[in-house]
Amino acid sequence: MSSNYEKDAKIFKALCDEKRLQILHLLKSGEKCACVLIDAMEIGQSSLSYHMKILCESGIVKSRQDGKWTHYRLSKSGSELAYNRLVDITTPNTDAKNNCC
Amino acid sequence: MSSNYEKDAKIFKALCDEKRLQILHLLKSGEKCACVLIDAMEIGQSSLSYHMKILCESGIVKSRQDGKWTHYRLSKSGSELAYNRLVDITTPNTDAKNNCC
DNA sequence: TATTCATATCGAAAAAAATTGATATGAGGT
DNA sequence: ACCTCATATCAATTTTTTTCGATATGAATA
Repeated sequence: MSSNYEKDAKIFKALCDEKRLQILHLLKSGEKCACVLIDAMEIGQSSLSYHMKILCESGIVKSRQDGKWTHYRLSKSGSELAYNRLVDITTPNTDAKNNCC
Repeated sequence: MSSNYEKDAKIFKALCDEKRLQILHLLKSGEKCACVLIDAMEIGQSSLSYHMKILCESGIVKSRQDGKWTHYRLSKSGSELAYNRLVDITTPNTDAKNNCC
């Protein structure tokens, strides 16, 4: 169930950078294409593309191709997975509370 | 309500590193002192201290001083704040879905 | 109060992430 | 087929994070 640290790290990496949080905030109001995000963010095109890749790999954002445009949106299932992982990671075990020293 | 990106980034920074996820996993079974974590982790003492600082600053972990030992444990309130922030960050607005292009 | 032990902090080095400018890819329009 | 536009990818650089060894701090014990 737990202990795939690499995959979990990937999920939360999406959320530990201010620029990516800002992008997520923009996506709250609905799907946006890359060009709109670039304008809103004051960020280079390749830099945005880099951040979008990290966001998509986390599962929290999904992309959709429409001709030459790429549209990005929040993913409900990805967000729910993130939430479930967060709860799992931070919930103490019910059983033995082994202490030390 | 939202848009304190710096604070949010700090919360999720705790969760985007494999070593810190491993530490959190160890804390699931109950409070542990630094010495125990160092042994369990195969990590240098100063390196553990560095990670514990990040974990504590996120609010997800709390520390307790007991003589010369420092004990660390999962914080329920810190974890709940993280859940709330995650939900807020990843929930679309109910209102206008402004699109583009 | 001198010594020892646990942990924090510091400065330097190493490693990883982010930014930049250039180029590549691939879809549409001419 | 060619050109343009939107985005992805690449290589180099800059910035940030992490690690390491050394030293500092502060509590307990002799």
